[in-house]
Amino acid sequence: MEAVTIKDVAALAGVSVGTASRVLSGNPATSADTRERVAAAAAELDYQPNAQAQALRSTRSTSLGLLVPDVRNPFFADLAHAAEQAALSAGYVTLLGNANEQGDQQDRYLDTLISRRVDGVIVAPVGDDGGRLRALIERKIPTVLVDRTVPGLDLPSVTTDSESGIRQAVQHLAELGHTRIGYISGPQATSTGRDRYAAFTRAVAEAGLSQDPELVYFGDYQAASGSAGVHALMQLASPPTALLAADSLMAVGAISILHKLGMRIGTDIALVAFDDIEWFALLNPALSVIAHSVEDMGRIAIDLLLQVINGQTPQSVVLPSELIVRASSATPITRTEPTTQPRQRSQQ
Amino acid sequence: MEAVTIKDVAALAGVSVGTASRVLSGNPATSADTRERVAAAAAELDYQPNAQAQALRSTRSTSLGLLVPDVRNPFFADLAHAAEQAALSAGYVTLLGNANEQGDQQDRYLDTLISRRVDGVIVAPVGDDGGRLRALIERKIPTVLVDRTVPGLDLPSVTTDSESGIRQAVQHLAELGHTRIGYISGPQATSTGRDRYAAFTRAVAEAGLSQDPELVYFGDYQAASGSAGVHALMQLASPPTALLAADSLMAVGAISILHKLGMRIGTDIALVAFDDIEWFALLNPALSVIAHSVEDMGRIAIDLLLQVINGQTPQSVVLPSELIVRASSATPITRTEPTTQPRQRSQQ
DNA sequence: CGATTCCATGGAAACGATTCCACGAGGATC
DNA sequence: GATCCTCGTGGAATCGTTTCCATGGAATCG
Repeated sequence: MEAVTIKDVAALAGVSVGTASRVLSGNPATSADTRERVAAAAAELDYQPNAQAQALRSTRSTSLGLLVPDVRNPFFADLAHAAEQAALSAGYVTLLGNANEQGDQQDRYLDTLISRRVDGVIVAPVGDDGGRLRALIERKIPTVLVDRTVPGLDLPSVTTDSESGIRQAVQHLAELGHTRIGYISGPQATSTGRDRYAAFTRAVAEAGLSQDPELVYFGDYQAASGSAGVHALMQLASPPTALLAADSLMAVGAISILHKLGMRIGTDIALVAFDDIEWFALLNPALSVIAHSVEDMGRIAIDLLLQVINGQTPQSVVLPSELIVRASSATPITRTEPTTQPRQRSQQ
Repeated sequence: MEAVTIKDVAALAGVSVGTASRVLSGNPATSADTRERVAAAAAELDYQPNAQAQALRSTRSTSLGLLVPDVRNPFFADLAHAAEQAALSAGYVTLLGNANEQGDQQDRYLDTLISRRVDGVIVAPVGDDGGRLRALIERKIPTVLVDRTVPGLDLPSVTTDSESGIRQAVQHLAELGHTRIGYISGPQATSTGRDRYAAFTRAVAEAGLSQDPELVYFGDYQAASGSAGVHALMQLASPPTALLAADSLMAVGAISILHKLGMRIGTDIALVAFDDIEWFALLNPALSVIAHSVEDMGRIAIDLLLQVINGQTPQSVVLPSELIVRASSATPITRTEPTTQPRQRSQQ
């Protein structure tokens, strides 16, 4: 509306707009006297530069895009928080977009980010085909993938090495006496879904446990599929005695239905979840998790992105994962009282 | 970089930039023939308009700012999601900012939003003094408050009527036989903190329960203060038999320390939390909550904001709250075995 | 058939900042 | 004391779009 522009500041300070601009952008070619007058005028008028005009002229918007599959997923909420804070301290604002686990919504946001000429983009990609991500690459817009990768797209990324954590979890369960571990997998259309599934099958083979394919349920990283997975696995002729869920939301779904089934987590069945969500430690029993630092992931993603923006070509980073044992998988298996199960089940 | 501009589109279509602009912005004063040629050229070049230039010229940025105290708080994550989706379907992108519960960080973001010339702002304010919110008002930038209000700022808002839910909760607990209800309050520097505290004291008085001021602990809406509150309340000579936490994070803190103290929620002590977080239903025992629709809150906030943008002056909206009873407060009080408490406590 | 209206179009100004170029004054150098 | 630099400054071009104004051809009317 009646916004105050640099012209007003210049007029009040009695200098030209060029000079005012120089002072305000810290250009040293200014005298102490004018510097002071311009600064005073800007403060007096509560001048806020028009970021759009700046961006248009200087082709730098000092803003980044961050696209996540779902903010309501605590893992991505934490990631968004971490990335946003890191970006802020580097002088960038973050435009947060929500793909809602839908490829077309992700594409729509990517186009918006292109239009807004963000200086760089961090994406936890939803689909497996790249979609409009290719438009970013064509335009040479600095882009970093986070958490997930996309086959065929050569972009720097920050991901987690699922292998180590999953191997630890399987070994841990094996040591407790479990031989049939149910695996609630992520979708095979995501890199993390594939990686973790592969890691699980390898770990199970190495530990000499049952490789029965029926013990694997393929979910979609949403809570409902965690419930469905438990439901399916528990109806097997020989159901698993331990469960491993490939992400936090599916673990939530699993917990929910286990309660309904009247199965006590930690005693009737062991449960381990991928993703270390703060809340998991508060459950009763506390949940064993495969932890990876989402804090680091966000920070490093921003770091890589800033490198790309500066014209460098950084190496991708793979973060470690590690098992944290809590009560949900602490009890050695006891085959003494399978009688409780039918009773409890009837509660449902 | 080598971005394609409307000039390129116009050249390829063999028209002037003015005409190209008219076609692309849906101006009817164009012939079917040129419309087609320009559209084809734009598609051919994968043209994405420069949003900054558009905003600069048209003084509309089709973007909104959303400022929340903390994205990691599931309540605000849900709010952000709801608002973002509603904004998106109205054709606006949302710039999400995180105040981190700090007034200065909120102010910094507000200045950024002013600079970026967003068309409107939705704020869940952090402090009690308004801070740079006043700058928004001076500039007549459409602004809507959500969840919390600020005394002395006359802005449309969407808030929750805490009164009804809290009254229901207190009556419910009274009916179970509780006479001493501990209240873990929000900070009195927030409107919700004050409102809920006032509602609690009124409800307790009406129900004829103990109004012992020692039963109220003033927290800060963070998990740690929930723990501290429980700790303090349980050390009273005559500790409460039921607890009411004024938000979800403090409830989380309370649950955490109750576990550590070896107190069984729902039997040793009743617990009710404000905010209906999905996860609370999954806890064991499931948590009784005072629910209010964060979905509606986000949607309505956008709705009000769009009205303000269109020059109207909408009425503030107050949403209802309502008690949902679950296992954490389902058991009538039993004064039979206070002996378990010392035993359990020594576990700590 | 000439005058008026209409409509699609081209050209140019404008949005608010940055940045390049030129200029003039003052100081340093010979 | 004349020349050359240096340095601070003003003016103008520029970024990519929208929008206003003028123009010219077609269509309509009397």
